Amino acid sequence: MNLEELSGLPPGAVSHFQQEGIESLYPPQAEAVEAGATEGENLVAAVPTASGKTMIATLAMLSAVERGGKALYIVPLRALASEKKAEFDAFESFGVTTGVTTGNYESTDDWLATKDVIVATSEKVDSLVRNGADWLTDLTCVVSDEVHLIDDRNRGPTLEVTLAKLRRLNPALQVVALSATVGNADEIADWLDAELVHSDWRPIDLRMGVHYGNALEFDDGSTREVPVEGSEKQEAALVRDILQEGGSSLVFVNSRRNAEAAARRLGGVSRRELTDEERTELADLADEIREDSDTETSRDLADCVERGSAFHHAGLSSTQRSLVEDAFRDRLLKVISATPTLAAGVNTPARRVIVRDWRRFDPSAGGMAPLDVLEVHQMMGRAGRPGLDPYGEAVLLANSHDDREELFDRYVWADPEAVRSKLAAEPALRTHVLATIASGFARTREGLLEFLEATLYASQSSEAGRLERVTDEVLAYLERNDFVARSGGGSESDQDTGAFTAAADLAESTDEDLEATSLGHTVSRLYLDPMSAAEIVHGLEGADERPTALGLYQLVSRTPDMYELYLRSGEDEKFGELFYEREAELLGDPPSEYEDHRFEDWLAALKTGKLLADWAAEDDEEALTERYKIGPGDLRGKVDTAEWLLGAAESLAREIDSEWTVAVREARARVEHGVSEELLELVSVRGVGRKRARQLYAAGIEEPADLRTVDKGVVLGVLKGEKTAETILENAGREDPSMDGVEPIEPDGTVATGGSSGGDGDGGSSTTTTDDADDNQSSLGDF
DNA sequence: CGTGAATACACCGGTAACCCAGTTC
DNA sequence: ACCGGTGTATTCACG
Repeated sequence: MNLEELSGLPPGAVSHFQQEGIESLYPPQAEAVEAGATEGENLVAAVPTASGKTMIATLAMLSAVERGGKALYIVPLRALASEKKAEFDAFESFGVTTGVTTGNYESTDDWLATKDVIVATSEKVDSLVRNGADWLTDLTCVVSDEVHLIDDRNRGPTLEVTLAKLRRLNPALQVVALSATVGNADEIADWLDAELVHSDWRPIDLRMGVHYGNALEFDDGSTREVPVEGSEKQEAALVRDILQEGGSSLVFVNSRRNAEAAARRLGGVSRRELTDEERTELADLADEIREDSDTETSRDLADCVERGSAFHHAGLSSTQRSLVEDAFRDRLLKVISATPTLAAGVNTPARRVIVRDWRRFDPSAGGMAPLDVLEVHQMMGRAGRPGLDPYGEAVLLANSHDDREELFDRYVWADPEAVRSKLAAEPALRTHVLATIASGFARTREGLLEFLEATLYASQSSEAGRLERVTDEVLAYLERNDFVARSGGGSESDQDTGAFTAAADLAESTDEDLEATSLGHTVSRLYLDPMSAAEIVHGLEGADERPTALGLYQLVSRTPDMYELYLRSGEDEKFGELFYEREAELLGDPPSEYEDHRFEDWLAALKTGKLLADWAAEDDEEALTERYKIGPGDLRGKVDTAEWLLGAAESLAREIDSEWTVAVREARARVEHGVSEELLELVSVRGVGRKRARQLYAAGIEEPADLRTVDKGVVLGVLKGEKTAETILENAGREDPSMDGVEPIEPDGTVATGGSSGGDGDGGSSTTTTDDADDNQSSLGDF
């Protein structure tokens, strides 16, 4: 279908696409248009990755906007939100505006109300619904990207419930669901009352194959000699083979350690194919990575990058991840070995994708369990760079003849699994039942069940009554913890907040009104798992003395909203000791030591809490990543989550009139900035992070007011760079921030003569060399 | 024949990832 | 279940 045949788009849209080199629609896109994508029809598009799904969504959204409406694009990852936003920003050339909102982007509702297209994560949308954002009712089109994630145990139910709520809010809403090819796209379409566009068409051909011995055999019957030389591994041979033709590769492995080891080895392959120019560019990139954070992980990564290879996993900082992704997309990096993060994340296509590990450790399976077909297909779908490769190759590695057969059967010929709703799991329902009641979507048990009838779960459920049963259990739990009350009847809850496991004492009465208590409303709005809230409330209520930071950190670390560190061998002893030393500080009731599982969890939370406490005691990144055997990205993640949970804890403390609100706020501020109590004032000045604050403090500057009055030489002596010092003084509100002619006074009191870096007078450049060292002071605080 | 380096082998430890708040004096 | 890292045994090149 030719672009010009399209109607209903904003004027200028078609020529915009033509300028981008798009002349006609791909077959699935044309099918989508025929199915009514541009006319407000509901649509499920189950098509392979990288076959132009976004364009289908774009056509629907733009036509909705042209009809005077407003569109929402739901993504599963923050990184994807930024990626889509950047893509949609181009619509501005014909007057369509885009906004993003995710947990880390601050944005106010009213600002979003003015945008035509809004990009958000599913959790953010859920949260917006809970908080009753007005503009949600203005929506006329919602796109759900990667809708097959409904299958995900943790996050799937959120997406499912959110879609159901959006549709209930606005029955005329057009729903466009984009999915990978899955086993039961028709069921999803039924659920959404949507037309189904199902296609295996790809703009670039994808060849799937298995490598065994010295041969690579493809699904179309063709073979290719890829000999394994000497002691090298299969993946090295495959990477070398394609690199000699100028193609990059992506290697998927099943653990971080494997990713790092593979990248190290593959660097030996890629380094041989680099031009001098690439070598210098890679050296620069390596420096950027080292500057971003000074940790062993960073150094290892930088060493690989210098040789044209990289590893990629969630232990990397987000900056490092983007650096690697961008350099790979720019063809500077020749190979990435990655954990599955990369398959789900931003677009990083490669000529050849190698799925080395197709089994993953899964304790519940008692060992290694094979990956889902869907997951492997997602990885393989990364093969083939549009415009660069004639076709993409996806290769599985076999180490025996039997393996070879199995891989063909299991992954090459196999159809992906069906998507199954996970809504009836108790943890998921706990949070969504409360939210549904709190935000007024349901006011009675019947209303609640009726609402749940509108979910995919209900349309799939074979086990009648299961949802109802779990719902009752969850309601009982919510009532017991004073999040929900039944009005009319005796609504006094039994106050046994200590019982965190739902007993089966179900509520018999059926026709009373359900209502969220004030506490329940708060919990729902704060986006907390009710169980987390109960744990926090209980911990705070039980505190007789002012809780310490460690106590609060351990408390939030043991909630289900914190993904805690686990104990390594020997650490149970180490943290057992810490537990006995600091037991008095911990909040709530510790489980008995004989309850193995629960005690271990408690210690694991203590470990996580201690990590946060160490961070707030100003230990540096290098020491922490080393001590806890984690990457910079993990540290950042924990700090982030703790910040959020302690913020929520502060609201809860206010809600229950706890006397420890201030203690919670302080603990939160300390973890946010990574500083001791005494530096809290200083870090409130913009440009002052944990390191600079400590240095200023050591020089006698204890609060922002001191920055306004102290001898400027002292500030310069501490902060080195003149520009830095000026900016900070300005941010502190000093009248005369200029550093012109100021001589630095070193912390030891001596007046440094301007000669320390060459003695070229007191011009602005004399201190630039020391600036770099100072810059990474904010490496973590700045994200 | 002795030294140090390269290779071979056995054993042990450890195992992916994601999202998220409303408000105040 | 399996990989990579580590520590130790074995082999080999060479003076």
